Amino acid sequence: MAKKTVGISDVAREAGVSVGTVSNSFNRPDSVAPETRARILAVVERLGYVRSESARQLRTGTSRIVALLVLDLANPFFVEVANGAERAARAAGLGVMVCTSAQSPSEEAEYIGLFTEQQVRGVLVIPADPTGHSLEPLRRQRIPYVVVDRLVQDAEVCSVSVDDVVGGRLAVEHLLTQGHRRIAYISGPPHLQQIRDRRTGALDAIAAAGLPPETLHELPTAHMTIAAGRDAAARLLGLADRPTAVFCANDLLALGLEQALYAAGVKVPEEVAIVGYDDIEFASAVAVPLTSVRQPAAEMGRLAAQMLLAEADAPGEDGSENGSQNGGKSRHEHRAVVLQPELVVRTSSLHRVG
Amino acid sequence: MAKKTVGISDVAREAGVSVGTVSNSFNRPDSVAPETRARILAVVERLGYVRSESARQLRTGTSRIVALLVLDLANPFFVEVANGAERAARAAGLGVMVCTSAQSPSEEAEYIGLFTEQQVRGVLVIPADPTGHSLEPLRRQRIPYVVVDRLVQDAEVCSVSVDDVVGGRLAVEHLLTQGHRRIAYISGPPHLQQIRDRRTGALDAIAAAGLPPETLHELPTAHMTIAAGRDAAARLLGLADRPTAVFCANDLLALGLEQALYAAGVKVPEEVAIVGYDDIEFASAVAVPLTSVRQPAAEMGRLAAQMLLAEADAPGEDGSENGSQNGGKSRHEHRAVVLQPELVVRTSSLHRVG
DNA sequence: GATGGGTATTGAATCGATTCAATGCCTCGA
DNA sequence: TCGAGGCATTGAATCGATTCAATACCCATC
Repeated sequence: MAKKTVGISDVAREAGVSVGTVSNSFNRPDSVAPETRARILAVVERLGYVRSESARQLRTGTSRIVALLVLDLANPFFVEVANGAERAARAAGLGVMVCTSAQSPSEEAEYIGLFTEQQVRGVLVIPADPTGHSLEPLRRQRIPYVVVDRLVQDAEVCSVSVDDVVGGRLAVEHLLTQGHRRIAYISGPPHLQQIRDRRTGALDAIAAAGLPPETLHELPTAHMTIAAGRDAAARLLGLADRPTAVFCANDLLALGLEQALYAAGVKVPEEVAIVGYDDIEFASAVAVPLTSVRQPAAEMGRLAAQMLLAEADAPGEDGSENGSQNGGKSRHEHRAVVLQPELVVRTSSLHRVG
Repeated sequence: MAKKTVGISDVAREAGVSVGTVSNSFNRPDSVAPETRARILAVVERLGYVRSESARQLRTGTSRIVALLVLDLANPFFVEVANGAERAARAAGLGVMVCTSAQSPSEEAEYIGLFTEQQVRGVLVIPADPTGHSLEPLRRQRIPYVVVDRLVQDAEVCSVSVDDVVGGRLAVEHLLTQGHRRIAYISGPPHLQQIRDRRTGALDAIAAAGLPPETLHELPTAHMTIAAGRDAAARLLGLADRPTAVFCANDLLALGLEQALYAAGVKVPEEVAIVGYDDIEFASAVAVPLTSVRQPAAEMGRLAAQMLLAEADAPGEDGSENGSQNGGKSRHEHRAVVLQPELVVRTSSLHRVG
């Protein structure tokens, strides 16, 4: 019976060299004579040899894939983040393993466990568990990770996020400028930091305009989905003194709202103006295109991946390393990068009142 | 200096047993005495031991992750497929590596190469390369794979797809029933089998109604995106004898079309009726909800993953295997599963003409 | 002809878990 | 008391590539 797979030793034998030389011709090509290398590559081609990553990884201790754990691929915002990250990683010759935690801390923990067993090169994570507890195994195993879409001040970890206070301010400033004086905030789960930050920004704008905080009327929702947006519309229409404008914590909510308002015969933006958040592609694809706070999602993914790779290539952080080849100066510094959002004005908010 | 990571031998020493016993307590728990096992697990906990997948994989020859290669995560349809597949794989204790080929055969080939090096358990692939050439390495390495969203008659490979002829027929039958006699087909790249199949179904319906093939007016597009849908709207409105109904090859096209028609003041469905394809979530979330041909995307992903796992667990297909423990009867049979689409009628097509 | 220096190649040790034949121990029945 | 048989455990071989100190070889120089 034939041997199952062709290994490096088969190539070596067939090419009349040692396994070391075959390995070298892959990993340090210029340390082997051109003609030898050519001969080896020919044999590789002929035998259809592919090297075993598991063996390679066992020896070198590090794999060639990075993991990306997002909350939910159903939200195009996260897809964009994933795309940015994937491109950056591919450019560095690494594969990306995209997984979804479905916002569940336990799923998150399970995946983190899988990643540590795989000894992935690093992890990009949008945390579902606010305590950060589920990331503990990564710290223990010294697997570098970068927190995405959440600000972490820790100084023990890198993070890339977008300034949500600014985003909330931009949205509400715009609505105030349009003359609105009663503004609803369809927010989402109140325990999310982002929801709170955007509210803070909204209230900042209101205070700056010399208006009372009651100007903002918050309508929390359990989920940030299209369906939740529809539900919120009903609540909005039931309000005694109906707001003339709505700031939604993401575009899915805004789309659901806009649809429900249309169905109820309420004109957007004439009767109710809407501002969304994220600026997903679909926001600009509906009949009344949505004004939205644009987050640089792809950029966030790209940056996060680059920071991760930088950390993975840099020496670790226990002091025992100095005196080695790099004079300590290139030791990795954890950074918390905060990107700036941007308001994209479209039809859904283009109507002056008052 | 402390040893980098804690390995199975550290656990063994600390627990006063041999490495074999530690390994056993993970892989065949009931072959080891309960109290021994408890002692070992306690040590594992205390030392924070995580087993090395690379070592495990090197020995056993197979990994615990399956790869999923889709064309484009920006289309929610593929996201749904991915979700179905991921859930099924997770249920079997496997991780999923989701990657996007961006419709590029060369990217596809690169990823396939990565997968073979990783010796993944199996690959689910929505092929970008119509020749199937880029999948060759999988065959050589005997890595099981299932083709998703494409019908493959090959009998050398499993596939899961949806009947596009039926889908096209359903869409156009519906429009004919509504009284339409001039129907546009905004299609997409003509070289895609799916585009052709849907056209075939559309023409079937027209023939069955005793109408001439000219009833269908095809408007091909280079891409199947929202932007392409907008462009197609302009072409549609420029037609001499403007169709009263449009069948779009996917929902992105349909959404772009609907938006552009709204902007041009053309009423949907009164002046132009629209039927989309895929029934993504956003199709039902716009002001005039979209009638669409629903594909069981999650089901397709789920089924594909299950078929893949079945194949991965079954013996290979070279005849040399018989006489072994399984009497040959459980040998894997390649199947081409074809699922049925379903028409979901919404407002965008609900208007009788003629 | 000897010496030195550079380049190309070798081969054995190593990474960490799995596997399985061999061993040890214990109990129960004859 | 002895032996059979079952259960728990051992430990050495193994997977396949990487790595590096050692070696071999060649050419230039003195």
